[in-house]
Amino acid sequence: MPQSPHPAPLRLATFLPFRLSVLSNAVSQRIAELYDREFGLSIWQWRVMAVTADTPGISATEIGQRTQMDKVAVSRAVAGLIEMGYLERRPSTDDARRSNLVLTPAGLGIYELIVPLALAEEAQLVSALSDKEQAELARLMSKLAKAASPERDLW
Amino acid sequence: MPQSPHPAPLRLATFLPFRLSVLSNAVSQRIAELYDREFGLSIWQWRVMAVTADTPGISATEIGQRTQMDKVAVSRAVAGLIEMGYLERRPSTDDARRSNLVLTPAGLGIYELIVPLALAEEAQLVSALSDKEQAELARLMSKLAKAASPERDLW
DNA sequence: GGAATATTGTTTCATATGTAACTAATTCCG
DNA sequence: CGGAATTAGTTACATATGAAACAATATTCC
Repeated sequence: MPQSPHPAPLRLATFLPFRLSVLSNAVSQRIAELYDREFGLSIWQWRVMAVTADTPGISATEIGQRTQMDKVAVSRAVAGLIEMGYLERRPSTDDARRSNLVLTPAGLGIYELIVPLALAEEAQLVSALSDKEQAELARLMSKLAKAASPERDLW
Repeated sequence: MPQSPHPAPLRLATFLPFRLSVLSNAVSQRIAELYDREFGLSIWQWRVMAVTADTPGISATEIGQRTQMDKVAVSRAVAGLIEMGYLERRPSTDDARRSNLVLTPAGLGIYELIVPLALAEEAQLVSALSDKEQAELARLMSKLAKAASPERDLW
């Protein structure tokens, strides 16, 4: 028996924000477990490694923009990676506030171990979809992302 | 200049787990702000209210299954809602460990205020997509959810 | 019946996270 | 030039979160 005679219908299971959250968590958790279990990395540390591998000499602020992490999270992830010996801070010559961040050889080594595993995990995940469906999903997500936060344009 | 001669390609911006996470966060944050700003509710409290409105007399464990919250999170959300006067605990007659949870009139009242706002927010979000695209997105997400965690079947 | 086991829900504790305050360096602009 | 405002990044503090221990009740199975 419903508590109200004319309730507006809202089933959590069909509510997009909820579904997105649950799906994202399920996916992230699978992947995060891989980073953590095998390499002792948090998701944020992994993200920092990924963009630093892609753009050696990147600054912390830029990392934040690319990964959608706030500056405190970047600062902590960087500190952790440096302590683990995976990342190195090089003082910027033209702006003493910045550091240019680069992976150490050790960091690059584990990065290259992780990449194929991460891609394999992703591949297994999306293998449930045809190529066409994968492309369509990417397209719809882009549209949605733009609608959800028009200000920042990531993709 | 890439740091490695033959790096495996992984651009965060095209990596599905990352994109899902960013999208989900952007959407959740918009909605969470509404609950919090207007009604002082956390996302978890909102979820508990939603399933309790849908199924009066539900137990904490069932809430956890339906919302994908762990039992500690449910316990805390319930405690908060009770303190705010939005939820009521009725001892179960057949199992003294359980409570049957129901919204109070006050809780039902704000629930019915929130629902249209939440649905409007969702509608605005998905208005970037055609009806057909919305249906397609839902379908693809279901497939993906099944691939990501085949064990629990939510949808 | 009653000991062993499982389940429900809460509490405790250690860690993660976000906001705001802060330091240091740079840029803006009179 | 030189003070005001901005930016890069870190630190401090308060809160959120999750794992494990816990208490209370139910169930299983002999």
